[in-house]
Amino acid sequence: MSEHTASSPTNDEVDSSPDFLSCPPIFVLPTHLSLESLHEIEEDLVKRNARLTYDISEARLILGKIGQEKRAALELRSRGVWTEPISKYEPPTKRRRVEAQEPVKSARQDDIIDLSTETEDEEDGMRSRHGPSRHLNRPKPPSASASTPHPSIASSDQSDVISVVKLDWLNQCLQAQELLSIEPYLVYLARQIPSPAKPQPNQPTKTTTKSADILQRAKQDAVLQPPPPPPTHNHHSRTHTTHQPPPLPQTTTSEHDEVVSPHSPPPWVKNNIIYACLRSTPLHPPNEDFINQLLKIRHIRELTLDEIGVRAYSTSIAAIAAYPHEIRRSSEILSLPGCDTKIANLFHEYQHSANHTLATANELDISPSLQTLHTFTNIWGVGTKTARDFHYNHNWTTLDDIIEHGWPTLSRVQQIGLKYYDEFLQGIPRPETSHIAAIVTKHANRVRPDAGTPIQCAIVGGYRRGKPLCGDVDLILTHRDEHITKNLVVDVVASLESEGWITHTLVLHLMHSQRDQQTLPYRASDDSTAPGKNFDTLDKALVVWQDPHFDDSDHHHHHSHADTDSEEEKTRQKRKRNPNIHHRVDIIVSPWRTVGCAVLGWTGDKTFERDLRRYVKKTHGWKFDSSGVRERTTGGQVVDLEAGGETWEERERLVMQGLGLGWRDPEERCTR
DNA sequence: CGGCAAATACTG
DNA sequence: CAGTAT
DNA sequence: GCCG
Repeated sequence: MSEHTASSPTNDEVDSSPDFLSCPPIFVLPTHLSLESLHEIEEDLVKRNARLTYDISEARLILGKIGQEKRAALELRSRGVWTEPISKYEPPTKRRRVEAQEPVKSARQDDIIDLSTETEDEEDGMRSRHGPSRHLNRPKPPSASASTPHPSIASSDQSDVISVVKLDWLNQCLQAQELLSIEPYLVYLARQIPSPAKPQPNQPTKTTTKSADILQRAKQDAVLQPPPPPPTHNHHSRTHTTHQPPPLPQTTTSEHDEVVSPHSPPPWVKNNIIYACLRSTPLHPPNEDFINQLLKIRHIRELTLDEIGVRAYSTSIAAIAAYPHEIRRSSEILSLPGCDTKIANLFHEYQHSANHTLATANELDISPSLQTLHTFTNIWGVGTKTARDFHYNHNWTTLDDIIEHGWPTLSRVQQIGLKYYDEFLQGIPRPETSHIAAIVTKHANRVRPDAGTPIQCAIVGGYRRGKPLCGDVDLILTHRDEHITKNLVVDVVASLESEGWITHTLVLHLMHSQRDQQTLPYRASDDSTAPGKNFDTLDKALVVWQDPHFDDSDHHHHHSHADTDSEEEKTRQKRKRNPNIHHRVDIIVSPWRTVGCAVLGWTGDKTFERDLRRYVKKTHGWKFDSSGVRERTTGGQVVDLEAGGETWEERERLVMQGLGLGWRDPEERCTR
């Protein structure tokens, strides 16, 4: 925007011409502004001591590139601020009185049995390196210094009167190097009113409704609350002391609420970044304990077929997992994208409960039905529907029930899943994962002896995200020459099978030329040499893995007639059962052309992938998946973002950058 | 109040 | 076709 | 359950 560095450049005090300190809290509407110019404006304001806020409900002066009153009201309402227009000459009303909310916290101290069959994840593995460090210096929260309202503006620095002013006012002020009256630029003069839809503070009976209401109001203070009131007492009684519908729950038990200074929100909070793929999400975030509670609730939603609930909780969880501070107040939750009063209330409950648990989450541990469903869905090949069928239609409650009464009706993979039930649930340590990868790679190259350069293997999935234990092993095999990757899965699996590494193949995906959105005249001329644009085979094999070697040292066994020792050896191995754990391994083969997409698509986490797709759709109108990026329109033209990348890592980076995400380390994609 | 990622392969 | 898995 |  317009810069006028008129005054002589004396260090910092360069162009801090007009001083906005006397202005009420200012919010800049992002509408019709590029992120850059928005930031620029904010910088300008901060430089000049403006009390810039990122919480619109806290603002009394709102700048925006809009000109109509109606539009202004809409902008406010869409941000949760309800208003009614007031005449410019109507004297400002005093702020509403707010019912004193005494905290009837829901003290439920029912300690629950912790049957945490939950999650087989996490444990040590320190490496968290989140960090909002990136992004330049953001404007600090409004200075707490006392303010001397400028005559022409002061009137709106209080209570619930809000002025929406054209952005041009700022430009003119800068140009004139003095504060101008907002009058000529006033678009909308309004009074904040309570949100009609929200539960009105009527019956303080229910603790839930109460806390919901508390939080509702707290939301307004969520992002920035001017730090501890300045020592300098402001004689301007109604100036900025209570810039809000009064204090939130300063309630009894919430000593922490007011005492501790607020965290400065990370940039993604300030900028309301709703896509998990644009944030750094470490494996062990500061609020992991709370997240674990939410994960349980989400799991309950899964078991009860509430897909939307699962979505919602996933979104909230991802946001909290990206939050770099230990949350101290439930109001902080409200500032996070994807989180609202529901989650904030849950945090409140979590925080004030004796054992830091949630009643809802505990249901997973105490409800027999949920326990059963949980057990059943852990069978590979059994999903939520089937689990419920087993439980509610067949009245089975244990795995033995299934085996005893339903074995013949199970699909092959379900039988396998049952057979190795416990082993599949055993987490796979990283060294073992890399060992498996090495073996697979060895076999891959063994079956392609003439590949000039070696076939490469990328370990993706949870391993790549840094998990110390993984539920399965995800491997992507690739080679620059598509002749080499053709039919590779089959050959690799066969080779591994013959050596005893693979005991079962659960499913083979031979993604034939799944191409044909348009007339595909020529039958994907098998030739395969057709490097054209034929989206070919992104093949994969889902297999059961077991190390065939084991110590059979049954040393004091009768050494019968020592004929052929080798023979004997084999016999012995045969006779004793292989005690090695069976693991799930996914072997994926990706053509070099799209290996960046494959790696990006298979590294996860789930919410990361989901939001990645949403983001790509929204911003580019493209369709992303692990086999490529395509135009959504125009019959799905291929968008090659990774051309030129010389390694799969580099190609992944190119894809991410081409999609408009920056780079994000795999360890920062742990959205849960 | 509608939408929420997405497409495909395999099984019974 | 419904269900599961990636 | 949250967002636009």
